Amino acid sequence: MRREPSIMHLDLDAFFAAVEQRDKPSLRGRPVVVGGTGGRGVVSTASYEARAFGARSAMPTAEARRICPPGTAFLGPRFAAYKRTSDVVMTMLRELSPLVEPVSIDEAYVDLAAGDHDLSVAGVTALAEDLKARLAVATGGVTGSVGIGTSKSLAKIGSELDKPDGLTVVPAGSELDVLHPLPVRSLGGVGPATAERLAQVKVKTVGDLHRMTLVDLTTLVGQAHGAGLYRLARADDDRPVITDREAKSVSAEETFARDLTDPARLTAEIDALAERVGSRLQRSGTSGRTVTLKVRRYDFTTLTRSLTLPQPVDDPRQIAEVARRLLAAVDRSGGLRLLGVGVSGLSPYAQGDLFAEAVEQAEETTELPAEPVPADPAPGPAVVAWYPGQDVVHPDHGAGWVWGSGLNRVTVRFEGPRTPPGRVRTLAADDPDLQPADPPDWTTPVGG
DNA sequence: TCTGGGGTCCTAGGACCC
DNA sequence: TCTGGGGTCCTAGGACCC
Repeated sequence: MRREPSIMHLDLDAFFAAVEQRDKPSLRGRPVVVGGTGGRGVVSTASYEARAFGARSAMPTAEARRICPPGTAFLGPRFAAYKRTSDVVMTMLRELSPLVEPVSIDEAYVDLAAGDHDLSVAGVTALAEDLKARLAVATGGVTGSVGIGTSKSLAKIGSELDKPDGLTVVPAGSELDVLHPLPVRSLGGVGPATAERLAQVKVKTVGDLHRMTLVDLTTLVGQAHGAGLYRLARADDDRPVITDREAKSVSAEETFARDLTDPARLTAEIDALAERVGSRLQRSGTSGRTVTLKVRRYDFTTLTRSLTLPQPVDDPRQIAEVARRLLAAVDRSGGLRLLGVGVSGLSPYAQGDLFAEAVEQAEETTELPAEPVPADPAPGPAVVAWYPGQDVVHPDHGAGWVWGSGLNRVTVRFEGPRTPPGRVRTLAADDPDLQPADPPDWTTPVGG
Protein backbone atom coordinates (compact mmCIF):
# COMPACT_ATOMS: atom_id res chain seq x y z
CA MET A 1 0.00 0.00 0.00
CA ARG A 2 1.48 3.31 -1.07
CA ARG A 3 1.15 6.75 0.46
CA GLU A 4 -0.36 8.17 -2.69
CA PRO A 5 -2.90 6.78 -5.15
CA SER A 6 -0.38 6.04 -7.87
CA ILE A 7 -1.63 2.78 -9.40
CA MET A 8 -4.21 3.01 -12.14
CA HIS A 9 -6.39 0.21 -13.46
CA LEU A 10 -8.16 0.60 -16.80
CA ASP A 11 -10.92 -1.73 -17.91
CA LEU A 12 -12.48 -1.20 -21.33
CA ASP A 13 -16.27 -1.39 -21.17
CA ALA A 14 -17.97 -4.39 -22.82
CA PHE A 15 -14.97 -4.30 -25.07
CA PHE A 16 -15.74 -6.77 -27.88
CA ALA A 17 -19.32 -5.55 -28.18
CA ALA A 18 -18.17 -1.93 -28.08
CA VAL A 19 -15.81 -2.48 -31.02
CA GLU A 20 -18.63 -4.11 -32.98
CA GLN A 21 -20.94 -1.19 -32.26
CA ARG A 22 -18.25 1.23 -33.28
CA ASP A 23 -17.61 -0.56 -36.57
CA LYS A 24 -21.29 -1.08 -37.39
CA PRO A 25 -23.37 1.96 -36.50
CA SER A 26 -26.62 0.05 -36.97
CA LEU A 27 -25.72 -1.92 -33.83
CA ARG A 28 -25.42 1.15 -31.63
CA GLY A 29 -28.05 1.32 -28.94
CA ARG A 30 -29.05 -2.28 -29.63
CA PRO A 31 -28.27 -5.43 -27.64
CA VAL A 32 -25.13 -7.07 -29.01
CA VAL A 33 -23.72 -10.42 -27.94
CA VAL A 34 -20.24 -11.49 -29.05
CA GLY A 35 -19.12 -15.06 -28.61
CA GLY A 36 -19.46 -18.54 -29.99
CA THR A 37 -22.48 -18.69 -32.22
CA GLY A 38 -22.56 -22.45 -32.71
CA GLY A 39 -24.61 -24.84 -30.67
CA ARG A 40 -21.98 -25.07 -27.96
CA GLY A 41 -20.89 -21.47 -27.96
CA VAL A 42 -20.73 -19.22 -24.93
CA VAL A 43 -20.92 -15.46 -24.59
CA SER A 44 -17.64 -13.58 -24.52
CA THR A 45 -19.10 -10.11 -24.11
CA ALA A 46 -22.61 -8.74 -23.91
CA SER A 47 -23.21 -5.06 -24.60
CA TYR A 48 -24.86 -3.11 -21.79
CA GLU A 49 -28.10 -3.20 -23.77
CA ALA A 50 -27.90 -7.02 -23.79
CA ARG A 51 -26.97 -7.13 -20.11
CA ALA A 52 -30.26 -5.41 -19.37
CA PHE A 53 -31.94 -8.63 -20.50
CA GLY A 54 -29.65 -10.80 -18.40
CA ALA A 55 -26.99 -11.75 -20.95
CA ARG A 56 -23.64 -12.31 -19.28
CA SER A 57 -20.12 -13.43 -20.11
CA ALA A 58 -19.64 -17.22 -19.99
CA MET A 59 -23.35 -17.83 -20.43
CA PRO A 60 -24.24 -20.36 -23.15
CA THR A 61 -25.12 -18.42 -26.27
CA ALA A 62 -28.23 -20.57 -26.56
CA GLU A 63 -29.46 -19.17 -23.28
CA ALA A 64 -28.65 -15.62 -24.33
CA ARG A 65 -30.76 -16.19 -27.44
CA ARG A 66 -33.67 -17.22 -25.29
CA ILE A 67 -33.58 -14.22 -22.99
CA CYS A 68 -32.65 -11.46 -25.44
CA PRO A 69 -35.31 -9.87 -27.62
CA PRO A 70 -35.64 -10.15 -31.39
CA GLY A 71 -33.23 -7.74 -32.99
CA THR A 72 -30.35 -8.73 -30.73
CA ALA A 73 -27.17 -9.16 -32.76
CA PHE A 74 -25.24 -12.38 -32.17
CA LEU A 75 -21.76 -12.06 -33.57
CA GLY A 76 -18.67 -14.23 -33.73
CA PRO A 77 -15.53 -12.53 -32.41
CA ARG A 78 -13.14 -10.58 -34.66
CA PHE A 79 -9.97 -10.77 -32.62
CA ALA A 80 -7.82 -8.89 -35.09
CA ALA A 81 -10.07 -5.84 -34.81
CA TYR A 82 -10.03 -6.04 -31.01
CA LYS A 83 -6.27 -6.38 -30.97
CA ARG A 84 -5.79 -3.28 -33.13
CA THR A 85 -7.98 -1.23 -30.83
CA SER A 86 -6.29 -2.65 -27.76
CA ASP A 87 -2.89 -1.70 -29.15
CA VAL A 88 -4.04 1.90 -29.56
CA VAL A 89 -5.09 1.98 -25.90
CA MET A 90 -1.95 0.28 -24.56
CA THR A 91 0.18 2.76 -26.51
CA MET A 92 -1.66 5.64 -24.89
CA LEU A 93 -1.06 4.11 -21.46
CA ARG A 94 2.65 3.76 -22.16
CA GLU A 95 2.75 7.48 -22.81
CA LEU A 96 1.64 7.97 -19.21
CA SER A 97 4.27 5.68 -17.73
CA PRO A 98 6.81 3.11 -18.86
CA LEU A 99 5.37 0.71 -16.29
CA VAL A 100 2.25 -0.72 -17.93
CA GLU A 101 1.03 -4.22 -17.21
CA PRO A 102 -1.54 -5.52 -19.68
CA VAL A 103 -3.70 -8.05 -17.87
CA SER A 104 -5.67 -9.03 -20.94
CA ILE A 105 -6.69 -7.52 -24.25
CA ASP A 106 -9.03 -5.06 -22.50
CA GLU A 107 -7.41 -4.41 -19.15
CA ALA A 108 -4.17 -2.98 -17.78
CA TYR A 109 -2.45 -1.55 -14.73
CA VAL A 110 -0.31 1.60 -14.95
CA ASP A 111 2.21 2.65 -12.33
CA LEU A 112 1.80 6.39 -12.37
CA ALA A 113 4.66 6.83 -9.91
CA ALA A 114 7.03 5.80 -12.70
CA GLY A 115 5.82 8.71 -14.81
CA ASP A 116 6.07 12.43 -14.18
CA HIS A 117 2.73 13.12 -12.57
CA ASP A 118 1.07 15.04 -9.79
CA LEU A 119 -0.06 12.20 -7.54
CA SER A 120 -2.49 14.21 -5.44
CA VAL A 121 -6.12 13.11 -5.65
CA ALA A 122 -6.89 16.16 -7.76
CA GLY A 123 -3.87 15.46 -9.94
CA VAL A 124 -4.65 11.84 -10.73
CA THR A 125 -8.34 12.66 -11.19
CA ALA A 126 -7.49 15.22 -13.84
CA LEU A 127 -5.05 12.79 -15.44
CA ALA A 128 -7.69 10.08 -15.68
CA GLU A 129 -10.36 12.43 -17.01
CA ASP A 130 -8.00 13.52 -19.73
CA LEU A 131 -7.03 9.91 -20.56
CA LYS A 132 -10.66 8.79 -20.80
CA ALA A 133 -11.54 11.63 -23.14
CA ARG A 134 -8.57 11.04 -25.41
CA LEU A 135 -9.14 7.28 -25.34
CA ALA A 136 -12.71 7.60 -26.55
CA VAL A 137 -11.56 9.78 -29.44
CA ALA A 138 -8.61 7.56 -30.38
CA THR A 139 -10.68 4.37 -30.39
CA GLY A 140 -13.70 5.80 -32.15
CA GLY A 141 -15.99 5.68 -29.16
CA VAL A 142 -14.85 2.79 -26.99
CA THR A 143 -14.99 3.81 -23.34
CA GLY A 144 -13.13 2.60 -20.30
CA SER A 145 -13.56 2.58 -16.56
CA VAL A 146 -10.67 3.72 -14.42
CA GLY A 147 -9.75 3.05 -10.82
CA ILE A 148 -6.82 4.67 -9.06
CA GLY A 149 -5.58 3.68 -5.65
CA THR A 150 -2.64 2.95 -3.43
CA SER A 151 -2.35 -0.68 -4.58
CA LYS A 152 -3.31 -2.92 -7.46
CA SER A 153 -6.27 -4.36 -5.61
CA LEU A 154 -7.65 -0.93 -4.73
CA ALA A 155 -7.17 0.31 -8.29
CA LYS A 156 -8.97 -2.73 -9.65
CA ILE A 157 -11.81 -2.40 -7.18
CA GLY A 158 -12.05 1.28 -8.03
CA SER A 159 -12.51 0.56 -11.72
CA GLU A 160 -15.34 -1.84 -10.87
CA LEU A 161 -17.22 0.62 -8.68
CA ASP A 162 -18.43 2.96 -11.38
CA LYS A 163 -19.10 1.23 -14.68
CA PRO A 164 -19.30 1.90 -17.53
CA ASP A 165 -17.23 4.96 -18.41
CA GLY A 166 -16.48 5.56 -14.75
CA LEU A 167 -13.70 6.93 -12.62
CA THR A 168 -13.01 6.22 -8.97
CA VAL A 169 -10.02 7.45 -7.03
CA VAL A 170 -9.51 5.87 -3.62
CA PRO A 171 -7.47 8.35 -1.57
CA ALA A 172 -4.73 7.13 0.73
CA GLY A 173 -6.19 6.47 4.14
CA SER A 174 -9.69 5.65 2.92
CA GLU A 175 -8.92 2.13 1.70
CA LEU A 176 -10.69 0.25 4.47
CA ASP A 177 -13.75 2.49 4.29
CA VAL A 178 -14.09 1.56 0.62
CA LEU A 179 -13.19 -2.09 1.06
CA HIS A 180 -15.17 -3.22 4.06
CA PRO A 181 -18.77 -2.81 2.83
CA LEU A 182 -18.01 -4.71 -0.38
CA PRO A 183 -18.94 -8.37 -0.87
CA VAL A 184 -15.98 -10.75 -0.57
CA ARG A 185 -16.44 -11.57 -4.24
CA SER A 186 -14.99 -8.11 -4.99
CA LEU A 187 -11.55 -9.33 -3.99
CA GLY A 188 -9.41 -10.90 -6.66
CA GLY A 189 -9.15 -14.61 -6.01
CA VAL A 190 -12.56 -15.02 -4.42
CA GLY A 191 -14.70 -17.01 -6.81
CA PRO A 192 -17.84 -19.07 -6.30
CA ALA A 193 -16.15 -21.83 -4.29
CA THR A 194 -14.34 -19.53 -1.87
CA ALA A 195 -17.38 -17.28 -1.47
CA GLU A 196 -19.47 -20.30 -0.57
CA ARG A 197 -16.99 -21.47 2.04
CA LEU A 198 -16.88 -18.02 3.57
CA ALA A 199 -20.67 -17.73 3.52
CA GLN A 200 -20.88 -20.91 5.56
CA VAL A 201 -19.10 -19.14 8.39
CA LYS A 202 -21.26 -16.04 7.90
CA VAL A 203 -18.55 -14.05 6.15
CA LYS A 204 -20.16 -12.03 3.39
CA THR A 205 -18.30 -8.73 3.23
CA VAL A 206 -14.66 -7.75 3.27
CA GLY A 207 -15.35 -6.25 6.70
CA ASP A 208 -16.49 -9.69 7.90
CA LEU A 209 -13.32 -11.14 6.42
CA HIS A 210 -11.23 -8.58 8.29
CA ARG A 211 -12.52 -9.96 11.58
CA MET A 212 -11.31 -13.50 10.84
CA THR A 213 -8.03 -14.64 12.32
CA LEU A 214 -5.24 -15.72 10.02
CA VAL A 215 -5.41 -19.25 11.39
CA ASP A 216 -9.16 -19.55 10.83
CA LEU A 217 -8.81 -18.21 7.32
CA THR A 218 -5.97 -20.48 6.25
CA THR A 219 -7.73 -23.45 7.78
CA LEU A 220 -10.81 -22.62 5.75
CA VAL A 221 -9.31 -21.86 2.33
CA GLY A 222 -5.69 -23.05 2.41
CA GLN A 223 -2.33 -21.56 3.30
CA ALA A 224 -1.51 -19.36 0.36
CA HIS A 225 -5.05 -18.32 -0.42
CA GLY A 226 -5.88 -17.61 3.20
CA ALA A 227 -2.77 -15.55 3.78
CA GLY A 228 -3.47 -13.60 0.59
CA LEU A 229 -7.06 -12.81 1.58
CA TYR A 230 -6.00 -11.86 5.09
CA ARG A 231 -3.75 -9.20 3.60
CA LEU A 232 -6.19 -8.01 0.96
CA ALA A 233 -8.86 -7.44 3.62
CA ARG A 234 -6.39 -5.08 5.28
CA ALA A 235 -5.53 -3.32 2.01
CA ASP A 236 -2.07 -4.80 2.51
CA ASP A 237 -0.96 -5.28 -1.09
CA ASP A 238 2.48 -4.40 -2.38
CA ARG A 239 2.38 -6.28 -5.69
CA PRO A 240 4.34 -4.33 -8.27
CA VAL A 241 3.21 -3.43 -11.75
CA ILE A 242 5.06 -5.87 -14.02
CA THR A 243 5.63 -4.88 -17.64
CA ASP A 244 6.25 -8.26 -19.21
CA ARG A 245 5.93 -11.69 -17.80
CA GLU A 246 7.32 -14.78 -19.41
CA ALA A 247 4.67 -17.20 -20.58
CA LYS A 248 4.65 -20.41 -18.55
CA SER A 249 2.61 -22.54 -20.91
CA VAL A 250 1.13 -22.59 -24.38
CA SER A 251 -2.01 -24.52 -25.18
CA ALA A 252 -4.81 -24.95 -27.67
CA GLU A 253 -8.12 -26.69 -27.25
CA GLU A 254 -11.28 -27.22 -29.19
CA THR A 255 -14.82 -28.14 -28.34
CA PHE A 256 -16.39 -30.06 -31.17
CA ALA A 257 -19.81 -29.33 -32.59
CA ARG A 258 -20.58 -33.00 -31.95
CA ASP A 259 -18.78 -35.43 -29.70
CA LEU A 260 -16.07 -37.34 -31.52
CA THR A 261 -15.46 -41.05 -31.41
CA ASP A 262 -13.83 -41.74 -34.77
CA PRO A 263 -10.17 -42.54 -34.06
CA ALA A 264 -9.01 -40.97 -37.32
CA ARG A 265 -10.83 -37.74 -36.47
CA LEU A 266 -9.35 -37.71 -32.99
CA THR A 267 -5.88 -38.18 -34.40
CA ALA A 268 -6.43 -35.41 -36.91
CA GLU A 269 -7.64 -33.06 -34.17
CA ILE A 270 -4.61 -33.82 -32.01
CA ASP A 271 -2.35 -33.10 -34.96
CA ALA A 272 -4.10 -29.79 -35.64
CA LEU A 273 -3.90 -28.72 -31.99
CA ALA A 274 -0.24 -29.75 -31.77
CA GLU A 275 0.44 -27.75 -34.91
CA ARG A 276 -1.08 -24.63 -33.36
CA VAL A 277 0.88 -25.07 -30.14
CA GLY A 278 4.15 -25.97 -31.84
CA SER A 279 4.06 -23.11 -34.29
CA ARG A 280 3.34 -20.65 -31.51
CA LEU A 281 6.25 -22.03 -29.51
CA GLN A 282 8.54 -21.77 -32.50
CA ARG A 283 7.42 -18.24 -33.28
CA SER A 284 8.14 -17.19 -29.71
CA GLY A 285 11.45 -19.01 -29.63
CA THR A 286 10.54 -21.27 -26.73
CA SER A 287 10.04 -24.93 -26.12
CA GLY A 288 8.88 -26.97 -23.17
CA ARG A 289 9.40 -30.33 -21.55
CA THR A 290 5.90 -31.19 -20.37
CA VAL A 291 3.19 -32.10 -22.84
CA THR A 292 -0.34 -32.12 -21.48
CA LEU A 293 -3.44 -33.60 -23.04
CA LYS A 294 -6.84 -32.35 -21.95
CA VAL A 295 -9.95 -34.41 -22.54
CA ARG A 296 -13.56 -33.52 -21.91
CA ARG A 297 -15.90 -36.44 -22.28
CA TYR A 298 -19.48 -36.52 -23.51
CA ASP A 299 -20.68 -36.10 -19.91
CA PHE A 300 -18.47 -33.01 -19.35
CA THR A 301 -16.09 -34.84 -17.05
CA THR A 302 -12.68 -33.35 -17.71
CA LEU A 303 -9.25 -34.80 -17.14
CA THR A 304 -5.65 -34.05 -18.00
CA ARG A 305 -2.74 -36.38 -18.64
CA SER A 306 0.80 -35.12 -18.88
CA LEU A 307 4.25 -36.42 -19.56
CA THR A 308 7.54 -34.69 -18.92
CA LEU A 309 10.24 -35.38 -21.48
CA PRO A 310 13.96 -35.21 -20.79
CA GLN A 311 14.36 -32.40 -23.30
CA PRO A 312 12.12 -29.55 -24.42
CA VAL A 313 10.07 -29.88 -27.59
CA ASP A 314 8.53 -27.38 -29.97
CA ASP A 315 8.06 -29.60 -33.02
CA PRO A 316 4.35 -30.13 -33.73
CA ARG A 317 5.01 -33.72 -34.80
CA GLN A 318 6.69 -34.59 -31.55
CA ILE A 319 4.06 -32.82 -29.47
CA ALA A 320 1.38 -34.71 -31.37
CA GLU A 321 3.11 -38.05 -30.86
CA VAL A 322 3.19 -37.60 -27.12
CA ALA A 323 -0.36 -36.28 -26.97
CA ARG A 324 -1.63 -39.27 -28.96
CA ARG A 325 0.09 -41.64 -26.55
CA LEU A 326 -1.56 -39.91 -23.64
CA LEU A 327 -4.92 -40.14 -25.38
CA ALA A 328 -4.37 -43.84 -25.94
CA ALA A 329 -4.50 -44.37 -22.18
CA VAL A 330 -7.80 -42.61 -21.53
CA ASP A 331 -11.31 -43.97 -21.78
CA ARG A 332 -12.84 -42.60 -24.97
CA SER A 333 -16.04 -44.64 -24.89
CA GLY A 334 -19.11 -42.45 -25.16
CA GLY A 335 -17.29 -39.85 -27.21
CA LEU A 336 -15.17 -36.81 -26.56
CA ARG A 337 -16.51 -33.30 -26.43
CA LEU A 338 -13.18 -31.50 -26.26
CA LEU A 339 -9.51 -32.11 -26.84
CA GLY A 340 -6.69 -29.84 -25.76
CA VAL A 341 -2.92 -29.96 -26.14
CA GLY A 342 -0.51 -27.90 -24.11
CA VAL A 343 3.20 -27.53 -23.49
CA SER A 344 4.60 -26.21 -20.21
CA GLY A 345 7.90 -26.13 -18.41
CA LEU A 346 9.01 -23.58 -20.99
CA SER A 347 12.54 -22.43 -21.49
CA PRO A 348 14.10 -20.29 -24.15
CA TYR A 349 15.08 -22.57 -26.97
CA ALA A 350 18.77 -23.40 -26.81
CA GLN A 351 20.90 -25.11 -29.39
CA GLY A 352 23.00 -28.09 -28.44
CA ASP A 353 22.60 -31.52 -27.00
CA LEU A 354 20.39 -30.71 -24.06
CA PHE A 355 19.44 -34.33 -23.98
CA ALA A 356 22.93 -35.43 -23.02
CA GLU A 357 22.69 -33.32 -19.86
CA ALA A 358 19.19 -34.54 -19.15
CA VAL A 359 20.36 -38.13 -19.42
CA GLU A 360 23.21 -37.46 -17.02
CA GLN A 361 20.67 -36.28 -14.50
CA ALA A 362 18.19 -39.02 -15.24
CA GLU A 363 20.83 -41.68 -14.79
CA GLU A 364 21.41 -40.53 -11.27
CA THR A 365 17.83 -41.18 -10.33
CA THR A 366 16.76 -43.89 -12.72
CA GLU A 367 17.18 -47.57 -12.34
CA LEU A 368 19.06 -48.31 -15.48
CA PRO A 369 19.45 -51.71 -17.06
CA ALA A 370 21.85 -54.30 -15.77
CA GLU A 371 23.27 -54.67 -19.22
CA PRO A 372 25.95 -52.10 -19.87
CA VAL A 373 25.12 -48.92 -21.65
CA PRO A 374 26.89 -49.16 -24.98
CA ALA A 375 30.19 -47.39 -25.09
CA ASP A 376 30.34 -43.96 -26.60
CA PRO A 377 30.47 -44.30 -30.34
CA ALA A 378 33.34 -42.95 -32.32
CA PRO A 379 33.32 -39.18 -32.55
CA GLY A 380 31.94 -37.67 -35.69
CA PRO A 381 28.65 -36.53 -37.05
CA ALA A 382 25.81 -38.74 -35.88
CA VAL A 383 22.50 -38.90 -37.61
CA VAL A 384 19.76 -38.65 -35.03
CA ALA A 385 16.90 -40.66 -36.38
CA TRP A 386 14.98 -40.77 -33.13
CA TYR A 387 12.48 -38.26 -31.87
CA PRO A 388 10.32 -38.21 -28.76
CA GLY A 389 7.17 -40.20 -29.21
CA GLN A 390 8.47 -42.35 -32.02
CA ASP A 391 7.47 -45.99 -31.89
CA VAL A 392 10.32 -48.47 -31.82
CA VAL A 393 10.93 -52.15 -31.27
CA HIS A 394 13.92 -53.94 -29.81
CA PRO A 395 14.50 -57.70 -29.86
CA ASP A 396 15.47 -57.80 -26.18
CA HIS A 397 12.97 -55.32 -24.77
CA GLY A 398 9.98 -55.50 -27.09
CA ALA A 399 7.83 -52.60 -28.19
CA GLY A 400 8.45 -49.12 -26.86
CA TRP A 401 8.68 -45.52 -27.74
CA VAL A 402 11.33 -42.86 -27.68
CA TRP A 403 11.30 -40.72 -24.58
CA GLY A 404 14.30 -38.61 -25.48
CA SER A 405 17.13 -38.62 -27.95
CA GLY A 406 20.50 -37.01 -28.25
CA LEU A 407 23.44 -37.19 -30.59
CA ASN A 408 24.76 -40.48 -29.28
CA ARG A 409 22.05 -42.01 -27.20
CA VAL A 410 18.37 -42.66 -27.18
CA THR A 411 16.17 -43.38 -24.20
CA VAL A 412 13.20 -45.66 -24.76
CA ARG A 413 10.23 -46.43 -22.60
CA PHE A 414 9.24 -50.01 -23.18
CA GLU A 415 5.88 -51.61 -22.42
CA GLY A 416 3.51 -48.80 -23.16
CA PRO A 417 2.72 -45.18 -22.49
CA ARG A 418 2.50 -45.23 -18.69
CA THR A 419 5.70 -47.10 -17.98
CA PRO A 420 7.36 -45.49 -14.98
CA PRO A 421 10.74 -43.85 -15.44
CA GLY A 422 12.44 -46.76 -13.71
CA ARG A 423 11.79 -48.86 -16.78
CA VAL A 424 13.46 -46.68 -19.34
CA ARG A 425 16.40 -48.04 -21.29
CA THR A 426 19.20 -45.93 -22.61
CA LEU A 427 20.69 -47.26 -25.82
CA ALA A 428 23.21 -46.12 -28.35
CA ALA A 429 21.55 -44.06 -31.03
CA ASP A 430 23.11 -46.30 -33.65
CA ASP A 431 22.17 -49.57 -31.95
CA PRO A 432 21.36 -51.78 -34.93
CA ASP A 433 18.84 -53.78 -32.88
CA LEU A 434 16.67 -50.75 -32.30
CA GLN A 435 14.24 -50.29 -35.13
CA PRO A 436 11.39 -47.92 -35.92
CA ALA A 437 8.07 -49.64 -35.57
CA ASP A 438 4.54 -49.09 -36.72
CA PRO A 439 2.46 -47.48 -34.01
CA PRO A 440 0.29 -49.83 -31.99
CA ASP A 441 -3.41 -49.78 -32.71
CA TRP A 442 -4.20 -47.52 -29.81
CA THR A 443 -7.13 -45.96 -31.62
CA THR A 444 -9.45 -48.81 -30.83
CA PRO A 445 -11.89 -47.39 -28.29
CA VAL A 446 -11.13 -48.74 -24.87
CA GLY A 447 -13.45 -49.24 -21.96
CA GLY A 448 -13.04 -48.56 -18.25
C1' DT B 1 -29.31 -25.86 -28.49
C1' DC B 2 -26.70 -26.17 -21.15
C1' DT B 3 -21.74 -25.37 -20.00
C1' DG B 4 -15.44 -21.50 -24.81
C1' DG B 5 -10.61 -20.75 -24.86
C1' DG B 6 -6.51 -18.84 -23.12
C1' DG B 7 -4.04 -18.68 -19.14
C1' DT B 8 -2.06 -18.58 -13.70
C1' DC B 9 -1.41 -20.39 -9.18
C1' DC B 10 -1.99 -23.77 -5.52
C1' DT B 11 -2.44 -28.36 -3.31
C1' DA B 12 -1.50 -33.01 -2.49
C1' DG B 13 0.49 -37.50 -2.99
C1' DG B 14 4.18 -40.46 -4.49
C1' DA B 15 8.96 -41.23 -5.85
C1' DC B 16 13.35 -40.37 -4.76
C1' DC B 17 17.31 -38.12 -2.62
C1' DC B 18 20.10 -36.65 1.30
C1' DT C 1 15.10 -53.76 11.85
C1' DC C 2 13.70 -48.75 13.98
C1' DT C 3 12.25 -44.52 12.55
C1' DG C 4 12.82 -39.11 10.45
C1' DG C 5 12.24 -35.11 8.02
C1' DG C 6 13.22 -31.84 4.41
C1' DG C 7 13.54 -30.91 -0.50
C1' DT C 8 12.65 -31.55 -5.45
C1' DC C 9 10.31 -33.39 -9.33
C1' DC C 10 6.33 -35.19 -11.49
C1' DT C 11 1.40 -35.81 -12.01
C1' DA C 12 -3.55 -34.65 -11.50
C1' DG C 13 -7.00 -31.80 -10.23
C1' DG C 14 -9.26 -27.56 -8.78
C1' DA C 15 -10.07 -22.58 -8.25
C1' DC C 16 -9.77 -18.51 -10.42
C1' DC C 17 -9.15 -14.71 -13.98
C1' DC C 18 -10.49 -12.35 -18.42
